[in-house]
Amino acid sequence: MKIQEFAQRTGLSTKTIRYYESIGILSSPGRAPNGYREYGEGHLARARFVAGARSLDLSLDEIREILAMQDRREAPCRTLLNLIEQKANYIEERIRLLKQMEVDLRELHQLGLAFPTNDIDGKNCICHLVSEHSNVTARS
Amino acid sequence: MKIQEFAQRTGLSTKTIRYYESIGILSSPGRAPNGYREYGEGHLARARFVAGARSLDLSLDEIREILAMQDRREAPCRTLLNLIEQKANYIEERIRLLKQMEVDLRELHQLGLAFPTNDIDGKNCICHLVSEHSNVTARS
DNA sequence: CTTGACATTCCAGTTAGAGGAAGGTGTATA
DNA sequence: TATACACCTTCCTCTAACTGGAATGTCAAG
Repeated sequence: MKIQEFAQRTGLSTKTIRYYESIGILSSPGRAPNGYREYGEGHLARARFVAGARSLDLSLDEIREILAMQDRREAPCRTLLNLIEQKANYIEERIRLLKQMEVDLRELHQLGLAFPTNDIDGKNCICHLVSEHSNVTARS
Repeated sequence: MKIQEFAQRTGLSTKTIRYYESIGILSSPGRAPNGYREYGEGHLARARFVAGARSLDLSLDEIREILAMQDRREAPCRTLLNLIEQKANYIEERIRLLKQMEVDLRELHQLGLAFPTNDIDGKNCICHLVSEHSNVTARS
């Protein structure tokens, strides 16, 4: 199959497929006489694995490492499992931070509504609150 | 004051301060005879505003726009208020997505624990589950 | 014969800085 | 005086994971 069908069947874009090939995440497929890339069914598995791992937010470096283990005929399951747990913990922390940020933003918004919106000097409006915000977060 | 004290009093790093100056977010301060940047008290407000806005995850482009309004003697409060609300909504959505991702990762991890960790072909281990994940998320 | 959809390569741009090299300045100490 | 040390300067490169676009080639249909 040509690259566009391959893209549809893996969920990657053609741009992304060529990019992954260029950095060695995907291996180079054969070429048709006209120079077009020719993919077989066998190419699907690896590309789908990469797509799945990316959708789980694993980095290309992490993915590269897993693939390298497979290529060396080592079972990467344990490594992958650990990676997934780490990533879950990392995301949990990110969520915590984002929640705090959302609270901050909503509070600031509420406060801002109570202030005039034509204060050019910013002494008595939300701009002032924003300036103070870095101190607040620096302290916490 | 020199750049390091300025950095301490604004919460920015010296690298960041020079970078902001280079892209026009902060204006160029005067120079001492030896070429060192010399900041006055007056420079603090703008830099603190930028630091606060960045800690609220506003982009430099968004900040640049707000600052430009101030420079034109327009009150940016309404714009800033809208920006803050937009950002809060955006973060809310991001949190939703990350939560889903964390759930996916934890589920996958649990499932993976039940599988052998020495399956080199990946037919019967977590690698297989990862490959399927892109389909799952593509469908939802 | 031309239109349109595909394919190719390669270059540049995105965000918000961080890291580091190479070199100048200012002060305290041995 | 020498030197150690902290600080300052500019300039260049690097990051992640692509995306957009230019210039060009290929193939089938009308």
